[in-house]
Amino acid sequence: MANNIYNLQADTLKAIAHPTRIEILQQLQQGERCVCEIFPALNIEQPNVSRHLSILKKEGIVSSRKEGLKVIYRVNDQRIFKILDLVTEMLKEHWDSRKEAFA
Amino acid sequence: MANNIYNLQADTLKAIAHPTRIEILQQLQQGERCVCEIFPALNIEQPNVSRHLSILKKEGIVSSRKEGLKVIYRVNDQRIFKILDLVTEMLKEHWDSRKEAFA
DNA sequence: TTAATATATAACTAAATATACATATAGACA
DNA sequence: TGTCTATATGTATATTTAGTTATATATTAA
Repeated sequence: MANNIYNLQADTLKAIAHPTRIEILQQLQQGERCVCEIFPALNIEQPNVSRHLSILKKEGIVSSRKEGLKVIYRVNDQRIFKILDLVTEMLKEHWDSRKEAFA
Repeated sequence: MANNIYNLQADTLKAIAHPTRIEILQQLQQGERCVCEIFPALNIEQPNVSRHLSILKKEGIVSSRKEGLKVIYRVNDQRIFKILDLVTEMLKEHWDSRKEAFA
């Protein structure tokens, strides 16, 4: 995969573009969390969460450290939440303009 | 697909998360463009561009209007560019911190 | 050393996505 | 009407991605 800016941007966006990973990020917005806290909160299998976390980690969106048996994840850059906020704003606007169209 | 916020956010992000579509958006940042201008600029097949545009349109990211034979596309919400800018900033930061690690 | 716990990875299957090529549609105009 | 041009869509194929189950690894503690 050519390392031009479009590919790099797409890779980062792809890493975020999954409902489970967005939900994981939302958990991490409240602070560091170990896998053992994340997967019950999301009510999905532990290996599944580990896979999603490894995708986020590969793209540099989260980092981890070990603490005994636990692996604790954190978000590297708060801008990720600004991105999610912008998406939400866009969705709202889109929804509103559609409502107008039907009003 | 359940219509919860995470799915909606993921759908929007997935629509942007492709190098060709990012490049299309970058073209449209300079103003409205017809398909006939976009596909030569990107040097890809016309049907390919039409498909990518339809994905962006389905998610409400672009709109189109007809003008004679041409179909002219435009971006609906400038926030899309703010999102791409934030991704670029994140990539730079990530790159810089990696450089430090090797310095 | 053995057992228990937390996490990661492998292997498989199913589903989604991207691309290419061919063809269809729709508008302009002779 | 027929033809040309611009765009969209159908279909097949290849690739990627997601989820599940089983298993491996690593750390702690008995």
